[in-house]
Amino acid sequence: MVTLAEVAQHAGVSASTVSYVLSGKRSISVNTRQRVERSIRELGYHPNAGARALASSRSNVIALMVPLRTDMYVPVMMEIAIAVATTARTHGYDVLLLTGEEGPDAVRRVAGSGLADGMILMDVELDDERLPLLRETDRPAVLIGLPADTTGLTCVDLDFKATGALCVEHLAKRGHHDVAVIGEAPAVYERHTGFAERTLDGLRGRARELGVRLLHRPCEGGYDALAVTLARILDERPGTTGFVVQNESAVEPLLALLRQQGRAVPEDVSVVAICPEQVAVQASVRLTSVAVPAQEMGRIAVEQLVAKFDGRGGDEVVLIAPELTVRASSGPAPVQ
Amino acid sequence: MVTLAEVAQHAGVSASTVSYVLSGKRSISVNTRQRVERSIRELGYHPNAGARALASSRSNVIALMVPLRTDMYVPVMMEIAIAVATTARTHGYDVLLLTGEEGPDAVRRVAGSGLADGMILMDVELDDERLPLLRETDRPAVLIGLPADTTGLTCVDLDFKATGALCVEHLAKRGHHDVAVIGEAPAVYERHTGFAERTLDGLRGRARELGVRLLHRPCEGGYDALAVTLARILDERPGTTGFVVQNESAVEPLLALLRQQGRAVPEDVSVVAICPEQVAVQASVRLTSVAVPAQEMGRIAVEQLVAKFDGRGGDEVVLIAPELTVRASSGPAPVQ
DNA sequence: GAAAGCTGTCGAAGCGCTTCGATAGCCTAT
DNA sequence: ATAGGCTATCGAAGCGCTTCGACAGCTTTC
Repeated sequence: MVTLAEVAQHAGVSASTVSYVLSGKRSISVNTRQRVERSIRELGYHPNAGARALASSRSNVIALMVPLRTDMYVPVMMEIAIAVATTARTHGYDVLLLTGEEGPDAVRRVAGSGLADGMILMDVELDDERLPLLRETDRPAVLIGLPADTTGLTCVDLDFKATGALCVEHLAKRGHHDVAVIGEAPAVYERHTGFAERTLDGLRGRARELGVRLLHRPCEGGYDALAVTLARILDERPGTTGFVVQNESAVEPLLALLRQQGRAVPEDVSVVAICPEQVAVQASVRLTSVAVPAQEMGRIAVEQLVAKFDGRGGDEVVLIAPELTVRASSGPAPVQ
Repeated sequence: MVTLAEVAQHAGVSASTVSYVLSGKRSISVNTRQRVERSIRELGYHPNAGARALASSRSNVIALMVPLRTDMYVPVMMEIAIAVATTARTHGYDVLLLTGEEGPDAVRRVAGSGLADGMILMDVELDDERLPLLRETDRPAVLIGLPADTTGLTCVDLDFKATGALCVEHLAKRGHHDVAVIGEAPAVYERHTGFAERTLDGLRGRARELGVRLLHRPCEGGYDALAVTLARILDERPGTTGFVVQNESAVEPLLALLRQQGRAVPEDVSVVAICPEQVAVQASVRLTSVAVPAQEMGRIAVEQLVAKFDGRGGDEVVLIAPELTVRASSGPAPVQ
């Protein structure tokens, strides 16, 4: 391992000078800088992360807590994680991957050990058990998701309430008066994951305003579960002509079942999905959808966090405005 | 931040004693140990990661390089990543998430800076550009995937060759003589990703042995791409009765299109998939499949790496034996 | 009863870096 | 000419931990 001291010797300067060349915290003559930079290159020097962290009490690491559950939303999570990692690198940070498994203790461990300078929490629940710990820590943090109480917290999320409203609006405008919502798995609602409930709020609120009858049914992914759910919906509301789907793994089953029952999309029924772009365009019918902007969320989360490190910007809730893209799965309601 | 010294003072012992209590590297009397442990608990002490890394030159971190491409295999990647992270924790390691974006330089950076004690590389290509760097580093590493030349490397992967053979075998046994393989996207073959080519090897080899006619077609995911691919296959080999699918995002489209064309699964055609369990059981027809054991791969990779840290075990190629589970998508070939 | 061997503890050195004065040399303003 | 202010550099302290050698107080051995 090449050390700072060796670089200094090679360049004929003191160690502190090399350090200042690296950090840019004091001015260095062009000449010296170039000599040092050359030595660094020639020796293949890389600063030791541990020593640096010890001396500066900054690790240049961001901890990312991903949910352990692989039951939901996996591609979105992955996309966020990757966006976080790449954005972090552009700001000079690395990313430590923590799984929920360790539970809230992970927050303590990371904060206490100085492993990371701050953290990003994904899949935040409305009343998340990690939040009290987070508040008592001085480490900056950013949540992806929206808890019930956001005081003193910085959060980034899609505006799911507006998303719900937008979906209903789209269908209402096309004359649909009976809309069914195929939601996330029951477990998601039971653990009070914010986004699911907020979407529902938005759906219901706008439905009321626009006089749309709304039927919400949680649904596990997969064909069998969806078949049951769909049968119940159509049994209860045979006149349903619009569907809003918020569970990626229900999208294809829904399309398949509708087809099988002779209900044409979009002629007989319209479907609006809340899902990643890719799912929407790869589905058997190109879906009218509100995209979940996974990459953007990851990027913004990192930027907010870095801003905190630099003393810029305080607590803030960033809600990304939803955008509905009309594709082939929605159209005017059929005439009765 | 509570420090070792503070714990030592609180417990009335020297700092080194506390350190030895923590590491267990020297014997400590029961009495002293308990006093120290109590102080640690009362003060809420967490060892500073940077200081520890500096003094011991071990960071207790494993670097995980995931591919940047989100074009393929995403859920599998995520599952592996999570398995790596949780397994690592049980061995006292944290996981640093690196995206391919940084390129091979990431290997240098991590090795040079002592950020991680070793690394796990995912999505290894047959002739991966990271390998030379890896070999010149002294850091232990484990690959998930199999490069062309494995000398001096430790690798973990599903035995894709055996997987291919197994799939053909299964179909041949049921009387299928014309089998089409719907492969990964062309880009996957172009970049010589090992698993795709090895699968093909296995498929072809056994097909030859068993007198099965095999037609291989790469395919992008999604309906449109699959529709084209399928049309071509059936055009070229109208008698095709067996399909092997190695592209998750082609599974549903295939089933939908077959259905649409009045070809019943498994009465008229049989489908065998190489995909995660979840995809197989959630598909519209429960798929006969060979599972990609993502979790197991992640777990084994970590265990191999930890073994290297501890000086146990050398270079080794661990190929996980494939298991084919018969479900509802395959049956005897129709009588002509 | 002295030599030898344990066990449990301490002190000090040092890991590689950052950062805070200090200072030498130079330029500008009076 | 001189005080004051810059700029570029150095030396040293110290971040919190691990680890090596030393050693005090025992027990065991012949």
